[in-house]
Amino acid sequence: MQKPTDSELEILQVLWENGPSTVREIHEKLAINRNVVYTTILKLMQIMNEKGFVTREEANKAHIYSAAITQSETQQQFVDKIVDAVFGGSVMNLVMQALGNRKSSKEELDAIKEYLDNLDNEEDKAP
Amino acid sequence: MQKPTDSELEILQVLWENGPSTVREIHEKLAINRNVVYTTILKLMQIMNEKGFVTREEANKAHIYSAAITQSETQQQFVDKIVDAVFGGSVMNLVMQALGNRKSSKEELDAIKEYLDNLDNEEDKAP
DNA sequence: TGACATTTACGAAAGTCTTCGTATATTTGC
DNA sequence: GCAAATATACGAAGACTTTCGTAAATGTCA
Repeated sequence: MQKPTDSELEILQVLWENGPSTVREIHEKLAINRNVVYTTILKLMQIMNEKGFVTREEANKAHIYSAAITQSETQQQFVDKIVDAVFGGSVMNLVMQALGNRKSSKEELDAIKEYLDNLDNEEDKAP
Repeated sequence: MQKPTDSELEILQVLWENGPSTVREIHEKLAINRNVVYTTILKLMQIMNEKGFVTREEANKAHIYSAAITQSETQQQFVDKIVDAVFGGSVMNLVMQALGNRKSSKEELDAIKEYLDNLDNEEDKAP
């Protein structure tokens, strides 16, 4: 399966967060942070539709677009890619780099520890 | 700072692993896994030189290229990017996704836990 | 030294991505 | 019903990446 491009990810983020949206709604969100014209977003979303990243409901005046790929599977796709491309295939290296050079709060670190403990338990149950 | 492209990363991986190398050496490594012609690698490395990703020693018959950016800083660059692009800015989400949907050995998980404990300690020392 | 091998330099094609302008269609409000 | 506003469709330019072929320079060795 193809990976979304950077611009496509911008759009998917809005769809994942806000649910099905029109081009106008997406454009309004994105135009807050950067200069971009309405038809640019429209064109991108048409292309995303062709690629299968979004579906659209054409009944209304303005088409309503929905994400056709989940955030989780997309995240995994990108994790897999950078693990191979820059971490020599090691997930652990990725995790450590991510935790090391960025500030994580104590709460976050605790949540990760708890998560790791749960992973251990499940491993014990299903060996 | 610009990010290396996918092909550039392939080359950097070899330089990081093997140290300074000639175009021929890099090409031999990469040609094992995929069909690619010598001059393609040469061209890429010339471009990488212009971009500042590698330096080269021209004294010898064949130029000797060295990585000019470290693996660690490149890793961080890519981590930062995908955290923003697909994890809504949350490092924790990245870590959990990375650990969750991939099989990590018990040893790896323990290493991460130990790493987390060390992070805690350092936080205590420098509040 | 002269032929052969190796290396570098360079140009250009093909593909992708992003961007926008213009044209066409549709809806809305008076 | 018609003008104005709003949408969609579409083409094309410009940038970037990857790829390779060809030419020129350099080194090797018999």
